[in-house]
Amino acid sequence: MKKAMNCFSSQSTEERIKEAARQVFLEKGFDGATSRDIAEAAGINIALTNYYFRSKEKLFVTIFEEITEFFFTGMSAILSKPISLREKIAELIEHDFRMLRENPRLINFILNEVHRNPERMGKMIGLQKVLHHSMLDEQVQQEVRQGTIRPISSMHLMTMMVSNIHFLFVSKPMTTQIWNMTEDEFTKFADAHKNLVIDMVTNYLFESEKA
Amino acid sequence: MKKAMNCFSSQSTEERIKEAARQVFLEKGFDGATSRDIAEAAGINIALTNYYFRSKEKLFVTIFEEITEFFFTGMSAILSKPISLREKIAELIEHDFRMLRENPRLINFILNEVHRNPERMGKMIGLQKVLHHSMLDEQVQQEVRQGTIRPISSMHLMTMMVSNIHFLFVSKPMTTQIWNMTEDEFTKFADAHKNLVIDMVTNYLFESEKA
DNA sequence: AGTTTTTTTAAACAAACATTTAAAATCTTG
DNA sequence: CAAGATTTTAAATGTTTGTTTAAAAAAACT
Repeated sequence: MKKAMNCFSSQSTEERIKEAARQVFLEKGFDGATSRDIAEAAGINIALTNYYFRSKEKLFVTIFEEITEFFFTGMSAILSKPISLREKIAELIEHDFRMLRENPRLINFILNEVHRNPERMGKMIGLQKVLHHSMLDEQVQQEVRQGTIRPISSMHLMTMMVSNIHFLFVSKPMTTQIWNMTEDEFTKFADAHKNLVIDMVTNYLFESEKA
Repeated sequence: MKKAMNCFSSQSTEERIKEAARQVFLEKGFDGATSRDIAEAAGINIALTNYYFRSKEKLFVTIFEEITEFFFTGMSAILSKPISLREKIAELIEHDFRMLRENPRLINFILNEVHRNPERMGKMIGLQKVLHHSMLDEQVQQEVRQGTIRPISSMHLMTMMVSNIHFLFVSKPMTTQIWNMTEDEFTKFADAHKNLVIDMVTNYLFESEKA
């Protein structure tokens, strides 16, 4: 009654549209992407995007929420892990690095669309915010009290970790253009930088340990 | 023969259009901005944008080049200063921070438009690249040879400094939204983070000095 | 002054856009 | 197979886009 099968495609039409929309929106943003772009990428008629999703806007919201959930879920899981702060820092950086290496346009997309419509982020963060902050904050402040790390807020620590990794990919188009890098050269540079960042952040944080 | 004076505006019409275009393009990007947006912001007839600049594209290129030049010039000047590496790091970070605090949309704009049209960056960087790299690279490698700083390439050092400051503003809409920050709270947080970054980078780099 | 050039305007232009319609094609089910 | 529901299509919708036109207004010049 509901589901129909396509002759020459393993995916449902709805899923094909979403996958095409994901790709096109990630690449061009909401303003830069057209309904025809998406239809063409999905190999379907233009009217179908409005048959399955009622509008370009609604289709966008659907995939935006999926993408932001994907973006935050992995981070959130690591922040909740029962591991040492040192391990947690390394794992979070490694995770974000892997995620963005596979999806370089992810942050640009999210950051741009949040700027275009800040309220959109409102619903998403209800749980995310609580999880993120409390879990890490408790652990950080405990270590601060014990004197094992410098006095620092979890917000600054989080910003430090995230900035150094995320900006690598936010600025990838400019970096590769300015330094005339190939894709491989960038990958190598980024990987080396990631290790450097782990080193720098942990060294800075746990500096009071040595001496 | 050439110049005409406006009755009720101190600026020339051409300059008013450029100023409006600067504001609208920075806020919405090329795709999100319309000719009517710009005309309205400038308080002029729509046809005038095409009378002074031949097209939306040409107007965009004009202000894009001005903006990128503004963006790079200050950095370049500091990188060429005859000061110690330690001073140079602090000055560069302070400069970028000030510049982006006054123009928070600057990097988003440049990064997005470079991604949309990578060739556009080509002309700009001819001199910039040379300046940037050689000036800093020489100084860094000398300090490395002297053992005063960790072994590091100027590219990684540059990336470290820039990432930590620039991402603060790239992610400003998301940060303020997620942590429910007011403009003032963000300003304070960003300022504290900037100082933390200077501390972290210099501590990491010059670590071999103490002990 | 009057004439020419420059600037500004209202109106219209074609192209691109998101969206809708109505009919055709396909699948589902009794 | 045949009736009904679902999916897909081609075509057209009205709106917004960037751009042009032709006339009006202002300024410059002799």
